[in-house]
Amino acid sequence: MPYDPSAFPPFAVTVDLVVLTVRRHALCALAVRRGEPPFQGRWALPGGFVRADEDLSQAAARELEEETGLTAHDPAVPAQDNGAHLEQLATYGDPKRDPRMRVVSVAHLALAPDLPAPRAGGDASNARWAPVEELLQRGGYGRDGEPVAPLAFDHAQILADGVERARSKIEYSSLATAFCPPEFTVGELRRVYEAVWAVALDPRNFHRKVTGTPGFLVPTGGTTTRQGGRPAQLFRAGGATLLNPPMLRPEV
Amino acid sequence: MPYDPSAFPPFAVTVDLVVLTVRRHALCALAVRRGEPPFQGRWALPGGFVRADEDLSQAAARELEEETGLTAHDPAVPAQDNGAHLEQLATYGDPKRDPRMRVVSVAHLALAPDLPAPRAGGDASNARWAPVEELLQRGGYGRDGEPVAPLAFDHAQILADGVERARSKIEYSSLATAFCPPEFTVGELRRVYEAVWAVALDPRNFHRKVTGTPGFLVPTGGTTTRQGGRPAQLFRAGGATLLNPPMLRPEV
DNA sequence: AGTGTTTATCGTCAGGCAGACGACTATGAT
DNA sequence: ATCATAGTCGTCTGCCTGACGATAAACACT
Repeated sequence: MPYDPSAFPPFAVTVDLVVLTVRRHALCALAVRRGEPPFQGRWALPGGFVRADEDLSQAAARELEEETGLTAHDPAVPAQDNGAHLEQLATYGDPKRDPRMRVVSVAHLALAPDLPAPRAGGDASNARWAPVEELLQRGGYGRDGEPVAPLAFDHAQILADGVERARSKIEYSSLATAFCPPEFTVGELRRVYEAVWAVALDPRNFHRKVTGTPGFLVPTGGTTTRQGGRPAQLFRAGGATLLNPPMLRPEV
Repeated sequence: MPYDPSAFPPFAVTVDLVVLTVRRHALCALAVRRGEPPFQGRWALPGGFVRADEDLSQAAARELEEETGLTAHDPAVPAQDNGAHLEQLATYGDPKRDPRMRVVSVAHLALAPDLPAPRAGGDASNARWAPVEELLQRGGYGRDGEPVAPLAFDHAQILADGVERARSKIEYSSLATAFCPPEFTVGELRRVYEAVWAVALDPRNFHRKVTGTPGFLVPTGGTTTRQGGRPAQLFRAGGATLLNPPMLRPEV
């Protein structure tokens, strides 16, 4: 049977990005302000159309670079010096999710260390890091009392799914190091877990756990005192990607 | 800015299904024979185009029903009497994955109890359950010595991802019960784990573990002797979806 | 009826890991 | 010098797991 273009409806395919980082002890996501309808002026996740000759992961990496300057970290390369972790999250294709046309969005999740400032086409006022709690509360008020509109489209759902993925994945993988600079202390890594899970962890048990998990951390030999207090050993992420035994999120 | 159709390239969007079940102590997947080019005569995963007014999950449930007669089990309904578990797996969009045109496929994973026989448009010879090892070996020989061609398109990769998802997800969720009939014994559940993980488990420790995990199993009061040997208690799946503590896959 | 086989179920024991928490160390601030 | 802060090392107890012995209840033989 020959190829029949009438056999299927045409779709637009986009990638949307949930870019997470830890700033000031809080899990934050990158949001951009929409400059055009629909949802003009509302905050949304960064994203864009997949080009005709692009793979989905390429499109996600390109959008990430355009919005943040970050280079996606190739999982095949163990030396993850700079560059963010990037993975596919899920795909959203409700027929009514975009009022203009049928759009299927392949959401991706990116985890990055704390960054200086976002950039959205050079206009800083149209991009910001916001605590995920603030972005997810619908119709509430932000930290400064300014009313907060819900995210555009179904982006609140996408963000919630991305946050949940990150929260569960740092349990059994070494992904929490993606939130840290290339060299970091056990305390900094602990503050990542505390921010992502929004819990308090015992510093002594945490230290025993992460230093005792083979392949998780490798000492670099240096020390730092940038947190105040006694100088702490510096570590890099080890080769292990799966933690065995896993980190355990405290009970509710 | 008005809607500009030239701003994005058109895509075809499909759903492909990884339908897994346990037959004769082996993890098996549903494969259908392609009746038209490309890859005519080769085995592939079932799937089809998403319709213009369909959500992705609706399309996956429709394809599942067309291929197997199974009704997808709505996760919101706790009484999962009949019907398979269905969840989104991942999305595959390499520009060259279909030689005809640009196709983005949203793969879904379905888990079902052992079924009588597949149906593919009423033609049984064009659909079969095959052990996943057989489908995943590229260019090898099947059980009966017949040469086996690799799956069409990138379906080997999709199947491998689905199998890996199932293998890891039965660790920390009660999803293994989706492979069982509505009522089952601890031994039958253990054989599911053994088939999916391809390991042998200690019956005594397994029994202690699953009966001790709150919410995993609820006894129905009945017993059965269909496995031979001493009669075994019958259970239904409990309300718990997340197992705490998880089942542990034995070390490699 | 007795014996063996199969599967289910209960118990015991030792090792490992996690949570709670005490103690000590090394820096900067006052 | 003293205090505050953060890091690091130990101890103890309870729980979970893997290894494995023992018993129970069916069926298939002889």
